[in-house]
Amino acid sequence: MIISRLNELFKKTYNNLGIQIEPKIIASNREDLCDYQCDDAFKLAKDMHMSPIDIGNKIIEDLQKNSEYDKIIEDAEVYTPGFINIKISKELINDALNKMNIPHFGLKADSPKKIFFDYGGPNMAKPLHVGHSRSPIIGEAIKRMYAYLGNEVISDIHLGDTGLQIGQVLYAIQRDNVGIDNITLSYLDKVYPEISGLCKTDAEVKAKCEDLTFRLQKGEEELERYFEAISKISVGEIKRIYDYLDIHFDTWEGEHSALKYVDKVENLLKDKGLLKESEGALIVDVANDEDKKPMPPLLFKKSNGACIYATTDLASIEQRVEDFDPEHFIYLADLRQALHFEQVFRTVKLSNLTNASFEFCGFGTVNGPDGKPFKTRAGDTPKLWDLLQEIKANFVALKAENSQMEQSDLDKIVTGILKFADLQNFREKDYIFDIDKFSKVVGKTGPYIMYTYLRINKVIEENLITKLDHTITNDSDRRLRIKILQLKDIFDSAIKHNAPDIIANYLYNLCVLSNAFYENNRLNEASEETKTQWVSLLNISNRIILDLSNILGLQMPSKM
RNA sequence: GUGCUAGUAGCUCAGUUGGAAGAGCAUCGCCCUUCUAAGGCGAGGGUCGGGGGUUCGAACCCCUCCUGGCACACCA
Repeated sequence: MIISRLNELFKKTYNNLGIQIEPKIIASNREDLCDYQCDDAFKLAKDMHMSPIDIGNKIIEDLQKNSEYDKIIEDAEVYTPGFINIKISKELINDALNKMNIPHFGLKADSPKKIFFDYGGPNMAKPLHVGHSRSPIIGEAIKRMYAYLGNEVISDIHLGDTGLQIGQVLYAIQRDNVGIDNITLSYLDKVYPEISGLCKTDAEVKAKCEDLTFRLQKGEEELERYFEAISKISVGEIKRIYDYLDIHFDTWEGEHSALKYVDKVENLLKDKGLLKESEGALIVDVANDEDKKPMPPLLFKKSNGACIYATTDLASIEQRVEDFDPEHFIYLADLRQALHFEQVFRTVKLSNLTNASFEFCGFGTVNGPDGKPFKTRAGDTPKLWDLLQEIKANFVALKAENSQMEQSDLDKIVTGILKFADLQNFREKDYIFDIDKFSKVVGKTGPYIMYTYLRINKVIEENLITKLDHTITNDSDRRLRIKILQLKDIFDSAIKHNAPDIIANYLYNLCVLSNAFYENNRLNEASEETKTQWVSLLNISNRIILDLSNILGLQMPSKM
């Protein structure tokens, strides 16, 4: 809004001066010098045969002739070698802030959609390890971003419950002759890595596991009963941890529940003439003439007729279309699966399974401090639950008061530490897992955000929003106001890139400025009139902090 | 081999449509008789992997080389 006002003003000047280009005003990258900047003088230098500094001065000179100038701009200067630095007027700042005093600060999707999210994707019968935190944390944040704008969002966990790991567990159960009522979580935890390791060395065992997987897919009754039992235990554990993390799904479907849609999809592909046989397997050729890179075919069914990844993903789409008919799909998965999803999306398009649009949101892999897949000292992957317990123990040990905290507050802080540590990084980056990183509570961390919110919340009266007048007290005051005004641009950018890290970093910066304001402007020493203004301002910023925290999945503790 | 991706402060990383090199941690100062010091203020620390090119201007775009990571049909 500010930028469009400035653009308008500059456009008139450009017309006056015969400058052809559209003015480009951007948020300042030198916030110590100005609020907004314009770098057009550089582009114009060649055509106008003038130095950028002279052009800048000429632009400013003409701007000042405009009757609107004083209403919009407090000060504009040319800096070497030709940046036009703009400080906007107090009136413009405060009017814009007053206009933000509406629900969700006026953030709203132009045309709200029904969007389906697929994230989480934990494998059944395998314990959740630390790498499994990324998909639900990032996915939940992106979902909440879209929901905040008024889109209808639906999320599915998409359990990995039909792959070889189930066959492996079934194999162990048969081998050990475990009764259906005697299956326990600790048994599953113990047996999965054992058989998984065995499959790598023993081809016979692997073949048996594959056979069990296939028979389960075909719906063999006894295996189905065991599957239900394993599922109940395993999903219960996953649910417990995701609940703890405040991550929620509308549906708890998985590959297994999509199996009944496989035939329908297969027939559709057949009818459209897309299914081909190759080396005994069924494939879909998804390459097209415009491809600049090789595009291997999608493997729909294995040569033994078994379903694989692509089969169940396509079947799931059919299931979701029938159940919800979304307009858009967003998939969260490890970047290594990018090619797979490209193939699936292309198959959907070719077969016209739905007209909905599809988006793949990849994230980087979790590695150890050495940059390689990490291990604990015992040699196995650290479990997610153990990590959470460790974070909690570290936090409690930090201060004597922490052991007096209510459990619910403690849990909010613990999950907040983990979430903010993850979300502040660009999701596509590989991720260095370092336990020290998840023990930090100072600096750019979840607790800092919470501390800031609670600290400021204590000095402001809830819901007191007086219309801001046209005063700005000092630099820390001004910087805070300008930062608040950037909310919409930041949110747009975060949505455009499906990037919660943009929100996380903005939230952090807003907190930094809130703390600076707090330290520089003492409410208890201010006049009543000034205090009302400051409290109103802090009410806006703290409500933004609260909402953005919520979007990222951070829950505010009652006190710290 | 084909393709994708990364290399920025001692460490972990921002830098999202080419514009003034950033943050946190760590190190070193200063600030609690003052609304929460899990805080604030300040300092040091950089040939943005190397080399070319395009541009008034390149961490960003193009070329090339070096070093990692990943994906390339019967795992998910």
